[in-house]
Amino acid sequence: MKDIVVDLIRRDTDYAFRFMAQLTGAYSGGGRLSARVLAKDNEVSYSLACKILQKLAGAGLVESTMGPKGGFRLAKNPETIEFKQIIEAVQGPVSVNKCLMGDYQCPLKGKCPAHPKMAVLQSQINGYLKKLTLQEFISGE
Amino acid sequence: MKDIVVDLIRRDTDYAFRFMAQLTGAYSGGGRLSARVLAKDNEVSYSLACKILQKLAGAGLVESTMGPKGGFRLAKNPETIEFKQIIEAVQGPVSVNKCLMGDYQCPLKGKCPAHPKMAVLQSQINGYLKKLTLQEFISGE
DNA sequence: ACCAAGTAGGACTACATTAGTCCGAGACGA
DNA sequence: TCGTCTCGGACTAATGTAGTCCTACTTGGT
Repeated sequence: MKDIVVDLIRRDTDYAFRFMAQLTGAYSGGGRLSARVLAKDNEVSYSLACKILQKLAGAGLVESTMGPKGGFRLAKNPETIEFKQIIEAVQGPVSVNKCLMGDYQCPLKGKCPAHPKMAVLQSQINGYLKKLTLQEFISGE
Repeated sequence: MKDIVVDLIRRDTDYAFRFMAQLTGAYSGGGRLSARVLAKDNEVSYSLACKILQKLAGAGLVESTMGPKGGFRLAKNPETIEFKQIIEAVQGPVSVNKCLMGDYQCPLKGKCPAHPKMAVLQSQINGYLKKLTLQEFISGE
């Protein structure tokens, strides 16, 4: 059997977690971290770091300041940032199955016995990801 | 924002569910269903159906009989088949993050604060997928 | 006023995975 | 021994992911 793996969390998103973790550390001090520093500290290329940070900024999770002495910082208190928001900002919504997406028309719609079970799993996952805040995520417990 | 979606369950696997569902219906009667019938009834090409059924057979979930009047049937009682087994037979193990796979060496191993949280989510998902049997999956409740 | 340090953001490329097809070979019943 | 059926690998097209590159824009310091 091949070593196929289905990941819920992509690599981009994993990088985003590290950035957010580092930004959380700097949050109380109020200081900004430049994309270059974040990239270097987390062993990600600068270009890619920019791309990911842009997505986070677009979702309103971080704020950017241009120019020298500029950089990024958390836009909100880390206790109010949901884990789910980070994931969705970078890689889009997570679903168990296409059938559960709003706009997808499953050919077995209505008569598919699997549907309700999938929905249960979906809501469990969503619940966990929403409940978990960035702050909790970072701190040991 | 693009309409990216991360799916836990791939299309192959979805087809496999339908096959298994149909085979469950025929199970008590003891009859076999040919790959051609399964393909047609579920609107999947014959070639692809064969491929998926081979995977299911390889995992010991269905039995095949060659020759005319041959076909597939469940290898076990549908109450003893775990949902998770079907998924893994077709698309391989499901993981939340590569970090949680045994053979992957995360560069932040040990000091990564995210690790334990991911592990919790992982085990929740696994637990649900293992607990759910094919029989429960098929029947309304 | 200008330059350097920084972000913004789209275009582009290489690569991996997925979904699906095709075809020859083996098995079995009539 | 013929037709129907599964077996199973090789192959292909399409899609998605990861990452790079380049240019434009912003702002603080001198």
